[in-house]
Amino acid sequence: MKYKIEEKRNKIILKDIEHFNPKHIFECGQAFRWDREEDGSYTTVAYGRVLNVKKEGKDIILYGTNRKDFEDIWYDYFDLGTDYGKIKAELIEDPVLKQAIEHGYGIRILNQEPFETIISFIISANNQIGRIKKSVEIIAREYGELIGELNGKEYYRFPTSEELSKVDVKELREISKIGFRDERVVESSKMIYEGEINIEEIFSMDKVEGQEELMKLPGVGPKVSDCALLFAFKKGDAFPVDVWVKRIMEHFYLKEETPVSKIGKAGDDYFGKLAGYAQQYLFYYAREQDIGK
DNA sequence: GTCCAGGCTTTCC
DNA sequence: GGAAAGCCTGGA
Repeated sequence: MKYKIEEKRNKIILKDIEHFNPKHIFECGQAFRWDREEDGSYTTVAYGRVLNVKKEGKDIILYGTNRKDFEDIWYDYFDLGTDYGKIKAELIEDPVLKQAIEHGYGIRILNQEPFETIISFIISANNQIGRIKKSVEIIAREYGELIGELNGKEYYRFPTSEELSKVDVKELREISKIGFRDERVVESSKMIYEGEINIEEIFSMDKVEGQEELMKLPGVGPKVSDCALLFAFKKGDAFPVDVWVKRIMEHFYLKEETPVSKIGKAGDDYFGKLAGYAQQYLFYYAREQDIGK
């Protein structure tokens, strides 16, 4: 990454930074905890911090932070150690991805908190993004700790596995509108809190091992585990197949109706180690263009 | 072992 | 009425 860091009061500015567009990053479906503000900036909550992200010309302004938190948290959260120029140069040889990257050129894959990511994607099953965001927000406000205020609004962090393992299932369902996913959320939280699944160990596993481990959790199947692996556990080769990716792969590559299990393999064959990155460009492209619908 | 149908909450079109 | 970043169960 080539950029200069400038520190100001309560602010970090990334000068002349490429491959970084807040809209692409937050609206490509990988994260649910962000709000688009009136000025076009985005406010997000992660790792117990509140952050506002704004693009101004060639610069990115991170507001509500300092040098130490940037180095400890946001550098990794925004995946700034990864060379997206190089990734895009490889993927762009594929004509479909060339188009997709033109639309979502500023996408980066966030490194999000494992527990929150797992639970959020359990909630995402057979659900809609707007509704998922609302449910996650309610759960944070209801069961998570207040961490601060930014521009007059209060922000809460997502609850820990301990906190979420102890909630009343009926109450959770009533207030968060997560429907039939309620038991899955609480049961998975229990298994993680009680150490039946040690999610920290997944960082040192490969994609297949990590998937096997995650799928022991109720509510976690192939799609949800791939999302967690890609968006929290740094597995860039994980290729989550949802309805949109299924459509775009059938439309541009496979040319016929194909079961989800085989689409995962196709992603692997076409994109290999970069499958996860390819998936994000394709997902964003498919949704923005309504391809295959 | 694989594949598939049906059910599951709630919201939005 | 149908679909939505799917998973689970049961049966062939």
